Amino acid sequence: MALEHAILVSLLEQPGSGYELARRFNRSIGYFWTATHQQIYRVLKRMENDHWIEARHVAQEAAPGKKVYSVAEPGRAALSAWLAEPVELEGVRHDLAVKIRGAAFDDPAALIDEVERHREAHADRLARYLAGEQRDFPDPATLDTGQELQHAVLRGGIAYERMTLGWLDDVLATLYRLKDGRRQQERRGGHGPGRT
Amino acid sequence: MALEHAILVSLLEQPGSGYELARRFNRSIGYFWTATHQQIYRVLKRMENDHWIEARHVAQEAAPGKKVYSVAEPGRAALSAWLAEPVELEGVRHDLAVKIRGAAFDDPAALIDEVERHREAHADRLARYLAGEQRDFPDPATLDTGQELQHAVLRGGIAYERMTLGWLDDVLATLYRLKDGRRQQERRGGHGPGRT
DNA sequence: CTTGCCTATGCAACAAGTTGCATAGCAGGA
DNA sequence: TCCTGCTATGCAACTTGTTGCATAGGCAAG
Repeated sequence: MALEHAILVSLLEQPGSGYELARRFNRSIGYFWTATHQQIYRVLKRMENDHWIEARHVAQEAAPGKKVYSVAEPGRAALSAWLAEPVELEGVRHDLAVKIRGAAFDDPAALIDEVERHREAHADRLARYLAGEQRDFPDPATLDTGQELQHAVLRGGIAYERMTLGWLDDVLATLYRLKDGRRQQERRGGHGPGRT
Repeated sequence: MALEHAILVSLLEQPGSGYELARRFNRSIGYFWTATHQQIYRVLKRMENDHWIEARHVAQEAAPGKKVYSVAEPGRAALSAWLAEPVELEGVRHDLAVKIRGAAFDDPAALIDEVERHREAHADRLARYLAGEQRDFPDPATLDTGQELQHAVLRGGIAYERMTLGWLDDVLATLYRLKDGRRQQERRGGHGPGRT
């Protein structure tokens, strides 16, 4: 699995507690990886046991104390080893695509709201990514290696959201077309696929 | 989970055995969903228990007999119910993106081969999708509802692969740029980020 | 004729991911 | 004052997904 590697990278970029990591996994790292706090705490425990990371307790005013983790040498070595070995292409999983094909056996027009909802959510994500790009990489000429690579990954997220938006528009156009087509069929006495 | 729904859709499009489903999940359904035969057999068993699907035994020459499943009424109802409720946006998971950010703490140039490998694999997929489009949807004007929707999903796969190819080229350009930059730095007596 | 591959199904063990809950202090609004 | 929400960590139970193996007949190549 690669969650441990994602955590290593995140901790190398910036040491932090489990809670902080969980928030990052809803932000910048979340562009390409998601994880709940449960997963993170569990994996952190295992990684600490294996001496990949080390914890330092930090007291805080007005908040409970936290364990700030940083990467230890064995963790760095593990990351290097993983970087050197090939990873598999990941399979796609898209519930919405299942629904779209499934709509052929129900009412395609009923899917329009759902697709619009996804469209809005992806538009929001795109806006957040673009804002993040403006904020973090205002001048692409002055970046160090780490920032260059982070920017390249962010560009991937942006490209993904743009592509998805375009596709969802395409899907919406198809659904509207089918809806109109069916209405006209009904006027002529035909009937749609319906649900049995 | 949606594997059961993906199976329902696939069986509605065409009844089949677990083995056949497993193959479809490496082909057309595999555009947006993956599953191993183990998962499929296990879920089929549960679905049959819940009367979502029904099995018919089919003997074969020159091959073992098989159980061909079709969707029963409760399965159809379950699919309708699922289609009517909203699904969550799925989180992205991209090992390669983790590696790219991780490369900042190792040698970015060492990632070039790996990225090229992924590029080739995605180019292959794109070619397969395009060939499938030519084969299955040669005349977009004469499609029925089911085919229209299948085509829309396939267009999504095509868009995804094109986008990914473009991004991987972008990443490669970045990696080459960093490699050259570092070499020049070394000539001037500097050094790269290296590993410690 | 043996080795490997394809069809076809399945068990068992394990790894990974999700959901619900618990604790606990502090801050801010109703 | 009480309720909600944020920081912070974690257990327990459950569902999903993966890996390795087993069976078993036929077919084709070496």
